[in-house]
Amino acid sequence: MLTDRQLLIFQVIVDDFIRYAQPVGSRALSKKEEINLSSATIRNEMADLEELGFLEKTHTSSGRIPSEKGYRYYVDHLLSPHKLDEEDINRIKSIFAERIYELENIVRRAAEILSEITNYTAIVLGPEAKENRLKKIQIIPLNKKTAVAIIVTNTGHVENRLFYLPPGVNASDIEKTINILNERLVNVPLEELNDKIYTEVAALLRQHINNYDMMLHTIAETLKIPVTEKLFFGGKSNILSQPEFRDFGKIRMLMEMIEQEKEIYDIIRKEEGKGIRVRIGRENKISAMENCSLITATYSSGADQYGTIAILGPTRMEYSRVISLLQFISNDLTTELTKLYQNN
Amino acid sequence: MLTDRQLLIFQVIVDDFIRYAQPVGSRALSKKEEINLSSATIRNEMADLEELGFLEKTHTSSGRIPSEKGYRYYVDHLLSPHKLDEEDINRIKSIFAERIYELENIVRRAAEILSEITNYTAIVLGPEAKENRLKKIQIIPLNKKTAVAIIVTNTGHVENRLFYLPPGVNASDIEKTINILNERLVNVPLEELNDKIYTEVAALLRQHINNYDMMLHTIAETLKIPVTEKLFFGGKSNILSQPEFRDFGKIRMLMEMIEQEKEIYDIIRKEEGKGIRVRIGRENKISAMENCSLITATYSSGADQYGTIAILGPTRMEYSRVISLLQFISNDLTTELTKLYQNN
DNA sequence: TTTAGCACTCGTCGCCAAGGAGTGCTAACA
DNA sequence: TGTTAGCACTCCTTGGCGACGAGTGCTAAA
Repeated sequence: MLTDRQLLIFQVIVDDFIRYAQPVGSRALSKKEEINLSSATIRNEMADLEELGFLEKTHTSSGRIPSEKGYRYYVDHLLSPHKLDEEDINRIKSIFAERIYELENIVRRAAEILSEITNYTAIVLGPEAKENRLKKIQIIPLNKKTAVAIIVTNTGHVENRLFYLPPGVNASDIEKTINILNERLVNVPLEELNDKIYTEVAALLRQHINNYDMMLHTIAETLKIPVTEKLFFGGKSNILSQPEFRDFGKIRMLMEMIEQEKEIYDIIRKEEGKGIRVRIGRENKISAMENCSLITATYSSGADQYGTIAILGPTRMEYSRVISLLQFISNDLTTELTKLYQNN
Repeated sequence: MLTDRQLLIFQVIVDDFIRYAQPVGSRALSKKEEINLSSATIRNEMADLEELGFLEKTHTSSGRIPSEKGYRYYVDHLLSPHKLDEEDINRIKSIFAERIYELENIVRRAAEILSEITNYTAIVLGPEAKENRLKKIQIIPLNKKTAVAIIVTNTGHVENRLFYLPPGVNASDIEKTINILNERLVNVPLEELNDKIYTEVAALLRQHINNYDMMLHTIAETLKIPVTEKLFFGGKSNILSQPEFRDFGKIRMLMEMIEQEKEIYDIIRKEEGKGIRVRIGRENKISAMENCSLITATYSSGADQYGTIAILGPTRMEYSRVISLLQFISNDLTTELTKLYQNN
């Protein structure tokens, strides 16, 4: 559909604009080594490319900038694989070199480092928790009135809740309760815990402890663990350094959206399929993200658990570099997390 | 030192500027009900107030704005107690009405609500953790290689760490280790844990388990809990709505400082003494905070544990209202947390 | 001591002209 | 027939200029 020459010109325009954030004019293009055409010829080609919807003008006599459709085409057809920097690779490797073993901390560190080397905002969603199974439950009384319930999953994730003990419950009651819970609930997926408490545990509890219904209810409430996974951010203020966001309205909307977390969570969570995905500008369906692109990649921590790592930047983003980085880091995450959590 | 009339004029200027963020001129002042003077008289007084360092001009022929010294005087001498809004009180009360019992969540909610009702940025520092004592320690093996260590403090705070099991350690070793640790370490302050492991636990461990030195070392490493308390923020992007920060340089510096957390942590942690404290502009000694004031209040969760709750806003802040709000919320926090953690 | 009056300063706004970057079109060229 | 030189035109940016308004400082009179 596009001639080779159009392709060349288009690619050079996009690359140049991504780099300098300035509309690209025909004269400047004609001076580039790769292009041996007069500015007039280039102007003709640019007019065609604009008619096809790949380029735009900011005003009648300005140079051209890529349209959203243009970026889409660029990402789908023109991306040359990016050779990663030695230094970037080392920084990513360093995430796993520090002796951090908690998933949460690894993931947090990944977001930090990724935002530092890209100068965009990094977002990481922890692996889906719902397939996690109960490994162990503990109840530790703090004083006569309160106790902490601790839940450990097969992946080493720990949740804890403080709750008020029902009146009349004594130490032996608690011990019995813990035993019953562990006996009946170990290996049950977290999201089924609540149901199982009423179906499997209730009867047993009734036989063995005083004030069983209060205890039952309290425990059931306590174990209602929200399954929303956590988002980790790195470089939230990096957007401020992008020239296209020298506009208080835009910045404010973006910052508020990021702080809210909800919309971003929805976008990233609803992601289907594995691998890299690029969403450009309005493809995100969020008005605050009109001038933003979001690139997501999935990683796995073994055993069917997938998380997402993403970069949020301006539509004028270094797609090639960011995609390579995400590919690299998600591979590494997958390898390291699988190593950490494998069941042997 | 100041005449009553100067005081009156000064107060009206500060109040007006806090409200409208515009330099206040003599003509506007002469029209206020409280002031029955001609603009010329007011001009003379204002010139005096400027000479005394309480007021400033933005340019030769502008109205006056309060100087940092002016705000300081205003805060120290002219603050009238602010009657809190019914609605604000209800919103604060609502923090404790939701059935949340974890300190962390209460504190996070407090920061959120406070930022919403003030439209400034709220910062809460959790109560100092170092005086916490060990209540219970648990080690839960996940698979042959990894295990989770869980530490519960007397306040119900839970810390957990994932670690690699030393080779050759079996289930019975772990059980023995847990027993020894709990026997020897319960009620030891967290910060002494590491020492005590080597002094009290080492010998016992040696007698009872294989590969004791690796285990010892691993456990000691694992229990090195960082004592830096967490900061919680609410309304980080509220600064963007303040007219004095319509400046990308300033916003960027502030946002980065907030994201870093380090500087804010230092300021707030180093706080001596209880009660409300107001730091105006450069009193904060941080260049990014030149145009900001920070108001801090302490709260207690009983038993000598103090936390801090703070508001970060422009120097042109509603001091009176914010101080009243902080007073109120810190009282409430203290009451509720003490109730939750009292040892009976 | 207070106030009216006046000259002066400074920021803002709108206007205009000059300069520059870039375009579209036409006509000539290879 | 594709390419290019040339030219008129558009639009943004910048700087200068004048009018206007808000506000000040100072002086002199009440």
